[in-house]
Amino acid sequence: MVRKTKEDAEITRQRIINAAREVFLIKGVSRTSLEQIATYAGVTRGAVYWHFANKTELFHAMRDQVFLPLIDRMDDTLLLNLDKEFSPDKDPLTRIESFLQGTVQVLNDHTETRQTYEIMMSKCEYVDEFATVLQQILNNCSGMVEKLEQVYKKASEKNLVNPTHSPNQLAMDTHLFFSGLLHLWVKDTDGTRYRNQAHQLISAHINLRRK
Amino acid sequence: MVRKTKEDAEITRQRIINAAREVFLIKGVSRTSLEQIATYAGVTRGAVYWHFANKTELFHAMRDQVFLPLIDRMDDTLLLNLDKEFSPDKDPLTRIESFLQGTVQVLNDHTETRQTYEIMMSKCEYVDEFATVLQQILNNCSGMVEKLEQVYKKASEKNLVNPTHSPNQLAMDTHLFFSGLLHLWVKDTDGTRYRNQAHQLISAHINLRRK
DNA sequence: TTATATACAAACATTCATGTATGTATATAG
DNA sequence: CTATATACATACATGAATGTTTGTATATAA
Repeated sequence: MVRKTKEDAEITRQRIINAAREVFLIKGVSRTSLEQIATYAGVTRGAVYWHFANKTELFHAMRDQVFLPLIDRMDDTLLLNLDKEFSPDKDPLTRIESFLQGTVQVLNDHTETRQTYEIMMSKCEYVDEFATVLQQILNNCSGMVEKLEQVYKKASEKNLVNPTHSPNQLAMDTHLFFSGLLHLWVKDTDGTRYRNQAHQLISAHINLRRK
Repeated sequence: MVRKTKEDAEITRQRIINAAREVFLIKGVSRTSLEQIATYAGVTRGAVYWHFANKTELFHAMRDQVFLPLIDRMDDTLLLNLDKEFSPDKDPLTRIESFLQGTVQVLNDHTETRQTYEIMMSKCEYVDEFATVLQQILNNCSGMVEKLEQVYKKASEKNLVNPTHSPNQLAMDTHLFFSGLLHLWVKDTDGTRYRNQAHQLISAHINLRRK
């Protein structure tokens, strides 16, 4: 019983990706064999090698599936209609806070995103072919800082923040804060240290810069 | 030519640890074989297995060698003589800043510490036996937050910070900021994004809470 | 001085993951 | 309706890492 229809094949492909995510999370990327992934997905290694050249490509497919939408969301939430005076947001600082809270909310609600984050932050090694992923992450960070800086600039123009701190400083500080929060959030699997109070931590961080 | 003196053996042990650090950094922990480590150290796997039960124990030995001193340093820099009115520090906020700057300075100056940090943050997978390391890290974080909180409390008593923010909030925010900074600092191997401006980032972070 | 434990090197056995090659049933194009 | 490309499963060949065992020269204790 082979040679499924094109839609069947796509389903198989997706099941392999899902299986990879689950096994990566438990065993780590390196210790996970394609055999284990295939078994978990209910197929053989033949199917895996048909859809993906190797583990690295499978890893990238899994990653892109959650990170590309996430980058889009960043643009939308942070910058969309920022310049319109009648934008629905109360103020730029609230916009930043909403973005941060929303991101954490996505991690809370969306299992696949949460698992992928966890894998990328503590269950894979950034060496050889994976080293490029690190550069992509750093690039994304730069993009985020730029966007934050724009919003903080808007907040500064509206006289909402202390003018002694430059928008770039504020953006970097928020970026580093959030980067640390996400790292610890995913590691805090029992939720007692960061996950259960992420909301307040973000609020406090934003309030710290309100005038 | 075997059966060295006890001091010779200790030298061999240390060379194996150093070799492990170097190879871990390049190949990642999982992809590093004990054969590679042995070769790099100029010995055979026999020597490695004599000094360490397996790769995990070797990893822990390497880790402890830099992290145990680091924890001591944290106690000294943050809390030592905190209560003495005639302490040499200008003020508690400066003490925190010095601690953060000093930690970055250690990473800058001390190759072994920097390499170990880099390995632990992006070249190893926290699964199975390594999962316990994650818990230790989280515990260390809790310890750091407690200490920061004590110093911020002191700063609050001295009326140096805005009283609307609790010492705990400030401590958590600083902890998350610094956690993010360290993560990105080690990943920024070319130094263009974080390493070359870590000093200013820390200053700005502290200034953000000065009254 | 001798016996023993030490500090390794060298050899062995086993497991396991990878990549590729081959087989095959069937959807689909012509 | 037939030929071919598709979507896998199965089989094979290879390499590499691990843990253990054995060998051995020598520091050291008695």
